[in-house]
Amino acid sequence: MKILVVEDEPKTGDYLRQGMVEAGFVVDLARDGVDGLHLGQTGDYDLAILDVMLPKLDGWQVLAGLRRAGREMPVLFLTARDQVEDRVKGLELGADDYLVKPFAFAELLARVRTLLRRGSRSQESQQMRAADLELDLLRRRASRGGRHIDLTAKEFALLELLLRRQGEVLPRSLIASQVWDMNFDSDTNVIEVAMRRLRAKIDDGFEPKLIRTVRGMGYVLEDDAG
Amino acid sequence: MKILVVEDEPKTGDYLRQGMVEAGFVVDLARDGVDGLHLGQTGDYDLAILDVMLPKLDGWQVLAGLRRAGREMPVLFLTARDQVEDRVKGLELGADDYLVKPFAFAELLARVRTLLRRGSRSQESQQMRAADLELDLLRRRASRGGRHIDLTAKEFALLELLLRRQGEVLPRSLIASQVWDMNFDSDTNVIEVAMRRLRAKIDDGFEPKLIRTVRGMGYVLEDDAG
DNA sequence: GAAATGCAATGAAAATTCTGGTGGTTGAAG
DNA sequence: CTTCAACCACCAGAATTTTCATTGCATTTC
Repeated sequence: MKILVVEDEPKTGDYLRQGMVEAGFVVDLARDGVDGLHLGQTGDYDLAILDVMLPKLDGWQVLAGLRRAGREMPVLFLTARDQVEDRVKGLELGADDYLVKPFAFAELLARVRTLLRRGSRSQESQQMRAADLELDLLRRRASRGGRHIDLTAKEFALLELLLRRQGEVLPRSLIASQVWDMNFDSDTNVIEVAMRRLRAKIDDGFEPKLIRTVRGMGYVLEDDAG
Repeated sequence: MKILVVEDEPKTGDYLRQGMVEAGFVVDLARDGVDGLHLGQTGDYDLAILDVMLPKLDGWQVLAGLRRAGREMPVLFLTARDQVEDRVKGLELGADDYLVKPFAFAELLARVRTLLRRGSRSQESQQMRAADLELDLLRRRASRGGRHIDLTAKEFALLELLLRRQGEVLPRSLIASQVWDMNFDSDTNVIEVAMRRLRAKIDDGFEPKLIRTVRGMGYVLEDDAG
């Protein structure tokens, strides 16, 4: 798998290249928008990682140029924190995902793999829902009944897991290993507490209640049929 | 690499086996001390992971039995939180490492790899020091001038990194990637803050100051010569 | 049906980590 | 020599996550 990285900040660029190479990808690194666009038009890449702030041409312009040249590979944007609102713009322009700096490399790798797995460009699959609850994996936003809901990282991870396995009863051990990377002989009740917090945000004040406790088994997020 | 796991709690045992198998190890799983000891004496294992609390024979007894039978593979113990003080006992009996439940699987894997890499039984290499500062990687304890110092997980990770590369100036980008798994165009000062907290614990009130800031470069932990 | 038992929910506190701002220091440029 | 910008230290407060203790509920057992 061949990946194009366009990033001007030297440390970040090297870090990305090295990490991706270690993960088994072939990587080309460009230091500005012009070089990046040129490489992208010339070479045959399976995916591109673009910084938004770039010398000469910014990330959007590179993306636009690529699409004009008929390049349909998935594109992942790296945005700084204060460019948060630019996300929407990027997604509208045809980016497939974004990541806010600073980010964990493991997170980037996971996103890259997801994009490669599902082939190029199909944003729809990044939306999940149950009843009137919606989760947007790209924007990392949740809402219920149209009202926006703020979730912390753990809450989001937990809700995402519940949604992915909608209708299935998830044992605590599974939840622990997925959301906390923890092995358990219990001894702690983080899961109960986290579940409480999540319920407070997505179930309190709403009907129907989506998260159901199955005594002795675990938790389910009811699917639309339930 | 062949590993023996002795764990009675079914979920934990399965979790361990599956995880280790996915990581490329050959795994035998025993559900109680007697079976575990028998397997350990019979088979040819590169490492053993033993729960302390086991039916029939506890972890210590299994360990003792293995050593009596001349088996010198490294042994890693899993202990519950309230058995914390048993650690010392285990280490004295010839365990090579321990892990407190609940734990992150990644943590276990890292320890296992370390034990396998350095071959069997050499506890000494698990102690690090600089001047009168000591860090015990096994017991996860630090002390300076003989006085015990409590460190949080992040603080410990940070100090361990500094000690491992004693005398080297570590750039922030390296620290960020090692301790936080984060890529940085800065934008946050977590490192400075964390360094401050660590200094408060290991340098404030002591001489000489061990952590030195190298402007524009990063941080060093002075080695004994420095 | 009452008591005992075990699991889950809850609220509150504690611990840890992160954020944002302010001010000091240093080295370079004018 | 002065000014400026970058870099870093430090603090206070906020946010997040974890722990602890208690209460409630349901199921089993007598």
